Amino acid sequence: MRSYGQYCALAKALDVVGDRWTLLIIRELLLRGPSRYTDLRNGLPGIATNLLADRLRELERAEIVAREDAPPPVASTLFRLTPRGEGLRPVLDELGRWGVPYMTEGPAPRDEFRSRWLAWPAEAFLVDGEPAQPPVAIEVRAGDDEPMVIETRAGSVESHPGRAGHPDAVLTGTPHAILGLLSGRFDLARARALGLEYEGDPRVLRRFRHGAPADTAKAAAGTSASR
Amino acid sequence: MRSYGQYCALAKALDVVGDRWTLLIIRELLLRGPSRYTDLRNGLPGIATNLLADRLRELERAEIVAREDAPPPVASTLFRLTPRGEGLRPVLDELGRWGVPYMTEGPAPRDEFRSRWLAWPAEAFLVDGEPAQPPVAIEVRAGDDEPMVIETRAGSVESHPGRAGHPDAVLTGTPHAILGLLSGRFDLARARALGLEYEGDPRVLRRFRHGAPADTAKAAAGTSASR
DNA sequence: CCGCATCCGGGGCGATACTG
DNA sequence: CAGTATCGCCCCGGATGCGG
Repeated sequence: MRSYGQYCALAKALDVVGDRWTLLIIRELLLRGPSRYTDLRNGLPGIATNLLADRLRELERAEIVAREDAPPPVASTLFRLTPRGEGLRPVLDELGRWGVPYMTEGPAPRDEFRSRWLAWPAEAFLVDGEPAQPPVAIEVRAGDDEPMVIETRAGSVESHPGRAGHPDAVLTGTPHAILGLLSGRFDLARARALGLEYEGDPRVLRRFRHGAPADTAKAAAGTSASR
Repeated sequence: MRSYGQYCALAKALDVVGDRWTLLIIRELLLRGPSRYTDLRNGLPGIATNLLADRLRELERAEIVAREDAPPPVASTLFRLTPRGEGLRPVLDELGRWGVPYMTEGPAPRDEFRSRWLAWPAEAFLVDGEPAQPPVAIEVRAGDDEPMVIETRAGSVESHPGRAGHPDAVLTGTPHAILGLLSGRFDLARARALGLEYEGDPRVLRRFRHGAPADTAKAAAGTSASR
C-alpha cells in the first residue's frame, strides 16, 4: 500500500495492515492457526485469489506471516503468524468489540457466514459464570456443516471446530439466533421464536456470561518499546 | 466502501471504518476535539481535499461524526465525534501501540510530522512515576512552530498544544529524538547526540515513566451488548 | 487439487484547479 | 473557509489459465 507519509505510530501501522482484506486475513490466521492457502480462501468468502496471494506476500515481507513447508505426510505449504502478527490480536479484539452493535440486526441479505467466526466472540467476550461447577460443553451447528464446540475450561471459555463427545446441549439455528442467545441479548424463548432448536438442560446457558476480556495479551504487546 | 459481505463483527467494523484515511481522520478528531475542516486538512498532510469531504460525509451518515454550526463568534462549521466515534479510541490505542516499533528508526525521508501527534503517545503510554511529588510541566518544540505542553496531573500524564507558563524543562529537537527520550529508549546523552537541546533539570525526566494504559475507556466500550 | 499468475473492466484514490 | 469538479492512475474484483 502507498504510505501515508506521516511520522505517527498509527499511520505507520496502517501503512502495514491498512490494506483491504489484510486484517481479515489476520483474523483467519488467528482463528485457524497455521493454514493452507485453500483453507484461507475458504474462510474469506469474497476475496479474489490473486489478492490473497498478493497480501500473503506483503505480509511475509513485513514479517507478520511466515511460510513453512509442512512435513511429508501433508506436503503442503502452510501460512502462520509470526509473534509480530500475533501481536495484532488486541487490535482485532478492540475493533471486533466496536463492531458488535452492527451484528444485532442480523446478517445483510447476501452476507456469508462461517461457524469458525463464532470462536472469536465466544473466547473474547464470554467467561464461565460458575467456575466451581464441573465443566460443560455445548455443540453449535450454524448451518455450514462445520459444527463448533464451545466449552468452559478452568473459568474461561474456549472453542474449537468439531463435534463434542457428550455435549451438555446442542444448538442448531441461524448465526443471528445463536449469537443473540450466547450474548444474552435473547432469552431462550426469543431465540426459539427465531427458529433456534435447543436440546439439553437450559441451565447450561447460565454458565456463559459476559466478562472482562482476557487482558493478558495486552500487557505483553507493549514490551518492545521498553528498554 | 464496498461491504465485505461477511456476518462477522470485525468485517462489519471494517465496512464502516476500513476505508483509506478514515481512521486517521478519527485520530485527528480524538486529538483536537471539535475541529474545522481546514484544521483537519492541516493535521492530515497528504489527504486530497475531496477525499476528506467524502469521508466526513460517510462518517456523518454512519453517526460517527456530527457536524455542528459553531456559535456566532466563530461562525464556522465544526466536526466532532459522536459517542460512537469516541468508542474507537481503544481501537486506535491498540493499533498505535502495535505500530510503535515502526517509529524507532526515525521518520522516512519524506515523512510529515505534527507536534499534536505527540499528545497521543504521551497520554496513552506515560504515567507520573512519582505521583506524590508536585506536578511538573515540560514544553516540547518539535519543529512545526506549534509547541506542546506535557505535564503530570494527579498521577497521570496529559498534553495539550501551547506554551507552558513556567516549564520545568524545555525540549527542542527532532520528533525522533524527543520520542526516543520520552519513551526511555534514549538517555539524555544519546538524545543530545541526536541534536536535542534540553533546558532544565534532567531529573524532571524521571517523572515520566511507562505505565499500563488507562483502561477506563475499555470497560465502557463493551456495554451495548449486555442487556 | 493446490497455489498461484495473467488479463481486463470499473471504481476508489491522488493531485490540481476552481468556486460560492 | 469549505468545499466541488475534473482527470489520470492504480488498486481492486472477477474470471480464467496453468505448472507442480
